[in-house]
Amino acid sequence: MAPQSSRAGNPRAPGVRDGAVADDALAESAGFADRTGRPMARVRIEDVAAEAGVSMKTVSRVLNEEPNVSEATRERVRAVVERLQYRPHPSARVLAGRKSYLVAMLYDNPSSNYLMEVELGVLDACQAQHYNLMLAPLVYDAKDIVSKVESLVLQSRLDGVVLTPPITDDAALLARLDELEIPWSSISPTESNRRIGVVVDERSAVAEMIAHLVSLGHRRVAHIKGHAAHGASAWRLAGYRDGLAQAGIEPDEALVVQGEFSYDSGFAAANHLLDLPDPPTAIFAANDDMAAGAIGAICERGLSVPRHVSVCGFDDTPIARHIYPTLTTVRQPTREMGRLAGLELLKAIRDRDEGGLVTVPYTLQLRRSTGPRPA
Amino acid sequence: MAPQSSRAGNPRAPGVRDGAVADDALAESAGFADRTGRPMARVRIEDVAAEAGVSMKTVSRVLNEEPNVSEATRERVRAVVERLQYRPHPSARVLAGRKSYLVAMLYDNPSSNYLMEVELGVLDACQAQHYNLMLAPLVYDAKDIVSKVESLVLQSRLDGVVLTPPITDDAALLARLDELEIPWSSISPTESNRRIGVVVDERSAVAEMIAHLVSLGHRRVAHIKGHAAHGASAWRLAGYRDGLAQAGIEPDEALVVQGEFSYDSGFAAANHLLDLPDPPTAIFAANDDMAAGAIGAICERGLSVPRHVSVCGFDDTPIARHIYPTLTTVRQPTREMGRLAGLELLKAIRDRDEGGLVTVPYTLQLRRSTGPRPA
DNA sequence: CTGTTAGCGCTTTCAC
DNA sequence: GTGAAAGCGCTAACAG
Repeated sequence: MAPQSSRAGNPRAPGVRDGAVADDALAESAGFADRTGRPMARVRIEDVAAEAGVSMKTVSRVLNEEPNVSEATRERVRAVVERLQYRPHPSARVLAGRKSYLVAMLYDNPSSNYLMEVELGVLDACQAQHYNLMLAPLVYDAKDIVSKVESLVLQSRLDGVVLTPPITDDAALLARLDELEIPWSSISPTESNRRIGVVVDERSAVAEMIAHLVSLGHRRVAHIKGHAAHGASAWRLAGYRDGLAQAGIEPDEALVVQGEFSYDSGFAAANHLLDLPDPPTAIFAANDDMAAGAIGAICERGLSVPRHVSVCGFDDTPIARHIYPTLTTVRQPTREMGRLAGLELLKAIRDRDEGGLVTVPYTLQLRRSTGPRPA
Repeated sequence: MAPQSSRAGNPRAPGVRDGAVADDALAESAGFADRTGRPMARVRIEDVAAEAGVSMKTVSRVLNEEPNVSEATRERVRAVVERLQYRPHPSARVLAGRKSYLVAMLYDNPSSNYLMEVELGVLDACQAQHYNLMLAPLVYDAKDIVSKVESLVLQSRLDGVVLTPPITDDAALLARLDELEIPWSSISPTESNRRIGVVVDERSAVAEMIAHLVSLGHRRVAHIKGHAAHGASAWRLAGYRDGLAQAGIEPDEALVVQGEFSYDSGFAAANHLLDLPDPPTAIFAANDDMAAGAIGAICERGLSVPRHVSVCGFDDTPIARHIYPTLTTVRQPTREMGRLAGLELLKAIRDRDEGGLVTVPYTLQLRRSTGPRPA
């Protein structure tokens, strides 16, 4: 998961059946208008067929990479398509075919930077294959999410869906999607819900981060956990424990406090930690927003980061570079993750036996918020 | 777009004809599947016509709010539509009609929180009227923006476009859109490019902000300007001057430095200001990111905000609440602005004589980054 | 005020 | 390997 950020304010949450679509056309200069500025008639499949001396159906076959076309014809058709700058009319395709060429990305916190990035990645994948992406922001509520998604899927004739945390782990929803035979691809699902999608080894990433803290001399390292409903919270907590164990540090449960991925929860959790009789010298927050909150709480007490307390987060959202001090955090290739999730989904849509789970690498971003343990 | 996915690029940025689409369907519980989970056949306009005892065309008229239908028939058809939970097939509409039910939002910085919010608002408007939104991230480059947009518009048969700064002020583009008879709606355009869209009185907002600073005792108030290509930079600068004038403070050009809306530029600008022989006691940055950068620079020198220097920004992006100290800034109702821009555009699409410029109110968000002038 | 007839541009049969 | 015909679901055009 991703930690959603709860920045209110931000970003995007889209709506229904609207989506945002971008067209490759942008990258090209299709010749759709002459100098007079009057649009020229659109090139149709019929024109391509005539020009190539084949039937419409053959052109269609080439376009959709279907079999039963000789390599020679295929090449000839491709050349004409290219020359005429032909682009199939999406609506006609949808109407005539049985596919909708539409996939949706389901998410519940439209304003997180994390999701925006992911969305861009999914969009990359979709546009590359001429699929459309529908944004489906949901107010996550286990009670009716199944029926909501069901009507969305059926109404919009979705060809597949990309799931983001914590929706990735709603067993009832996953089961229903399977019944409806709608392929789904997950981003950072928990172990038990993996099938098609993308994951990063968050656990190892966190363990590495803890090792970094330990190398700076810290022994009392606290952890602010993420929202309980998110699988990521569990992974990150496990990584924290691994890191401590690897360093031979006795875990102290008093140093593990609950947060919920929001700035405010990080702020409150840090205050709690600092009030402890034997406070930590370093804090690992399960995401950047909470880390920012922790830094706020520390500063508010007149203490300094990292001189008095080191703080680190997870996600490397933009805020990590925009707060003072800049935040040490774990970077996941968010956009790439979205792209890969989209790619795997499209594979599965084409062939139910395709599509798999891909693992992407993380990177530790060491910045100014972590430093040597105070003397 | 439509149905396609829309965001081009970006995260949506995708590409082509893909977009993010969200469907109202989400909000409903269309009865598209029986208990067995098997989807039922989709209700078509023909079914509605038969059920209501009228022709398809009449149903179509009711659906599109066209004239020439008696109120009685209208009501009867509406009832059947409701009972059958009929929803027109978007692709069929597009294919048959001459409208694409697709508008695009043109922007150039896909990752800003500001744009994400705006996008959500535009999406709100689109989905409410069953329009699709295509996201069209552009790498803004005056040289070829006209042809890029032109091919996008023609290729995707856009019904209209929403422009965001600084694209709002590209005269050549606006002229071309007019030639192509594509309605356009702008968000925060400069005075000379206003016609349909949304604006806030940024100038007064800034003047008020300066008055706030003055009321705290500040006399040496600096300004970090925004990117020169953005109309907003000029407004905010004008507001700064107004504020100073109203307070009877002699402007000092040394206190006005160029920024470019980025964190780094704010950081650099603040450093420059602090190095001045007679440095300012307060800094008004033209946006929040630069204000954050200024705070970073100030902290780096071991100074404290607002004890040594007060800082304020503009936009009230999420970062304003997530940095320490929290940032005093001007809040614009970004999402609402997107919604209104979309609404006015749709009006103009329906009737070329409709749609206008609406002004929305701003609010000063007084937080912790501004305080009394140091003794 | 209302209905009938053609397609929109593409993909599906199903034939060759 | 390839093509001809028949729609997908809706709206435009032209009747009444």
